[in-house]
Parts: sequence; structure tokens; C-alpha cells
Amino acid sequence: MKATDSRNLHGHVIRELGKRIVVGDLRPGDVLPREEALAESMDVSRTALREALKVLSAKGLIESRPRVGTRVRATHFWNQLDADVLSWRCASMPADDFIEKLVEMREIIEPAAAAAAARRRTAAQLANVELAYRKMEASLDPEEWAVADLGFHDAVLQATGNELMISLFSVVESALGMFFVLSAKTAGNFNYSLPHHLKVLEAIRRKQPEIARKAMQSMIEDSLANLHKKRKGSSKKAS
Amino acid sequence: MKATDSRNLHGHVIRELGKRIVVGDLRPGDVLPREEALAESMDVSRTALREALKVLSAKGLIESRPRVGTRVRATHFWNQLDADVLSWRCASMPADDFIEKLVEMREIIEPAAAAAAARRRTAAQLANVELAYRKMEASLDPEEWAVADLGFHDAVLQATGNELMISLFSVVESALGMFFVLSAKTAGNFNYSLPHHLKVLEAIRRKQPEIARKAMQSMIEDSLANLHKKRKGSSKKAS
DNA sequence: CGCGGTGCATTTGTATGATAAATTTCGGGA
DNA sequence: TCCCGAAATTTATCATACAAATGCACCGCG
Repeated sequence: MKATDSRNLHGHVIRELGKRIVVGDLRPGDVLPREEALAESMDVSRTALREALKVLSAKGLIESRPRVGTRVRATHFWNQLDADVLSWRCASMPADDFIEKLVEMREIIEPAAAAAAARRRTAAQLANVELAYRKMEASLDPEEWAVADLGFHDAVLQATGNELMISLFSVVESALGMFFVLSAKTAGNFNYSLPHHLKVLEAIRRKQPEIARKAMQSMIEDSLANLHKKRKGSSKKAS
Repeated sequence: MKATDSRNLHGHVIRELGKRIVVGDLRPGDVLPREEALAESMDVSRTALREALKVLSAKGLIESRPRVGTRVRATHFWNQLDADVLSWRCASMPADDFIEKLVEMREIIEPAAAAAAARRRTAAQLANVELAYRKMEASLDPEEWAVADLGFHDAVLQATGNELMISLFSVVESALGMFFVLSAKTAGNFNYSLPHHLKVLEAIRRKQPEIARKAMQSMIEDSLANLHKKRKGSSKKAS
């Protein structure tokens, strides 16, 4: 929900360098200037710079060694699932193929989550899913509906009780959110997919994992189909 | 593959505090001692301590504000998919239910990855999967086989071309590895599952996603069944 | 008595300068 | 030529000082 803190000074340095690396302005193998020089060039003290470098190092983006300097690591070392890394990547170069990768992750997680929720949900978790569904029913405008929809998916995820899945979903979703929230608002026909939601809810209530999985799957398929239709309608785009 | 660097001093502080938090020795809401005091109690300078705190903050474990101190954040803020967080969690208290969550993630990722690989694999990627399969065929002892097996799964993952999936797998796998490598070595019947591997390979070659998914799925099911059997055999454990 | 603003104290945030440790590189000797 | 050691460079760590933020108590006013 919240990336590197923007208030503090070293937070700025983290974002600045992080973006430059993720975008490709700084390439793997490149060595950064000496800490002293780099600090001066970014108008911060070496202390603040180093705190930033340590964070980037923890994200797997860089590696520093005495006498050698700090160099950008190969991409396969990066913490690709780190919220910051993901957001930097989305902020700058929303390459279409990257969005597709995010969507692919979503398509994998959500049906599996629905199945897991149907298998293990507690009574309280079921109640939350139901509550979320009711809020969707009661939504009057697309914006309200979009919020309630997110709440529904979140409730399902919570019902899995698997914090790894929850974390993965939240990271992917927040990265995708940057693109999809907008298009959601344009919809006039916003509660088309409510029947799907109902199917998911009922399957979770009755503890039927496979039915829940399939329902969630077709829900996503539908929403993606809608999205493509809209896209084709507004902007003319090949392939 | 490599968590926070152990060589450096602040790396020690990161692990020490990180573990204490993840394990539950320090609970969400708790506030840590003042930086000066904490630094002294850990025999490092305030500078080094702060670099460590910044890293833990980037992992979502803590949050520090002037005048208030640094407090442990609620677990839902944690970067659960961070390699360090995961490893700390495994290192100390390998609660059975947590292992199950990791296994669940693996069960979700791998079939999906096999399907994606079958859909999009390049010729070179297919060649790598085939090479990995050949190495499994040629394996003579369980240890060699385990390494080759990991190589096979890795090759499939690479063939998806989705770095998010690759990263997720590598994180989960390295966390699981701590438990499973051992039991793999005990097997006498180590190349039981080769037929499954072959099915996956062939499905990827022929670009048949659904077949690849199912093959990978049953491969995992079998290996888990084997594992349970072995467990029951060696240690007597209820439920 | 209650309420709001104002200053103070405390803790993190940043800066600076100095020293230690690591490691590459270069040079000298066998 | 090869090996070993000294030198140079860069990160790692430390100590200290000051700035900024902010909770809290105190004081004055209605």
C-alpha cells in the first residue's frame, strides 16, 4: 500500500536510484560513482546515501564491495516481487508485455485462492466475503462498485488464511491498480459480473473448491474480455 | 539464493532484529529502545544500526518516526515474500502449518508455470528443458538426481519468460529447500517420477498447455504422497 | 473549569570528518 | 616467470554535532 517513504531524504535517493536501475538507465554490471561523489551529485550526505544504498542492496538491485565500488546486479537477483521494484517498473515504462505478466499472475492466484478459501474458510471469513458481496450489490455508481469489487477479492484472499498468497495478491493488485482503476470508471455496465461473484460466494459457503475455482476463473476471463473490448473501442490498437 | 550479507556488521544486526520480530520475540506495536541505546546494546555504532533499521523498514517489519521511536508494524505490512523474512521464519520455528502454506504456493505456481511454458516457450528454452531432463536420466545417485530435478523445474520456470513467476518460485523453493533436500537424499527409489517429467517435457515441446499443467500437477501430487509415506515410516506423527 | 495555543523535551533525521578493513594493483625479489 | 608483500583506493564503521519533527506539559484566557 505504501512504498518507500517519500518524506525522508534518503527515501528520495532510494526512489531516484531505484528507478534509474529498474528502467535500465543504469544497467547490470555498471558501477556507480564513489559514495562521496554520488552523495554530492544528489545533494545528500554520505550517511543518507549509504542508508539508501543499503535498502537497494536489500532489494537485490545493487551490491557493494570495498575497493570495487557498488555495481548493479543482474536482473535475476532483483526482488521482482518487491512492492517498490514493481511500482518503479510500472511508473516509468508500462510496457504492454509487463502488464500481461502481471495479469498472468492474477489469473493464477485468484482461482487458486478461491479454491483454497472454499476449502478452509472459517465462519467469520465467510461472513466477510458475504458482506463484501452485499456491498457490491448495493453499489450505485462505478467508482463505488470498483472499491467494493476490490473488497470482495480481498475478502476471498483473506479467507485462504495463507499470508503468502495474500501478500502476493496485494503486491500484484496494487501494481495493476495503476492501470485498471481508470478504465473501471468508464464502465456504464458495471455490475455485469455480479452473477460470477455470487457463484464464488456460494461455492465458498458450500466448501466446493473446484466450483469456486472455475467461477473465479470465468469471472476474470469476462472482466478481461470486457477490458479488451473497451480498449479496442477507445484506442485503435493492433494485436 | 543469498540473503542479507553475513560478512558485514550491520548484516548481523539485520538478521538479529529481523529474526526477533518474525519469530514473535518482538511483537507488533512494540517500540524498540532508542537508537543510541539499541546501538550500544548490540555493540555497533548508531550509523550501522540505522542502516540495518532502514533495511528492516524496507521489508515492512518496522516503522520509525521522530520523537515516537521505531515500532514493529502489523504482520500484514510485512513483505512476506521477501527472501530474508521467509528464511528467518523457516530457520527458527518451522511450524508445520507454515510449511503447508509454502507447499500450497508451490502447487499453485508449478502447474501454471508448466502451462505458460508450453504456451510461449522458445526453441532455446525447450532445449534447456530437454537438457535438464537428460541430466535427470543420467543421474546415478539420489543427490545428483535432486540437483538435476531442481534444474528441471528451474528450466520450466525460465521457459515461462515471466520473471515474476520465476522470482516467486525461487523464493518459495529456497525456503522449502531447507526441509526437503534432506528427505530427498534418503530415497532409494529416486527416479520414480521420471515418467511425469517426460510428460511435462513432451507437452512443452508440443505446446499443449493443459496437458503440461496436468502432468506437472500429478508429478507434484506423487512427490508429496511419497514424502508423506516416508514421514509416516520414519517418525510416528498423528494427523 | 475547560480549552487552545505555545514552548520544551525527546527522538529520529542528516551532516561531517576521521579511522578501520578489505581487496585490487603494482612492484620487487627469488 | 612466478610469488609475495606494500601501497592505494574504496567501502565499512565509528564518533560527534546539529537540524527537524512531534508528543506533551504548561500556561493563559475565556
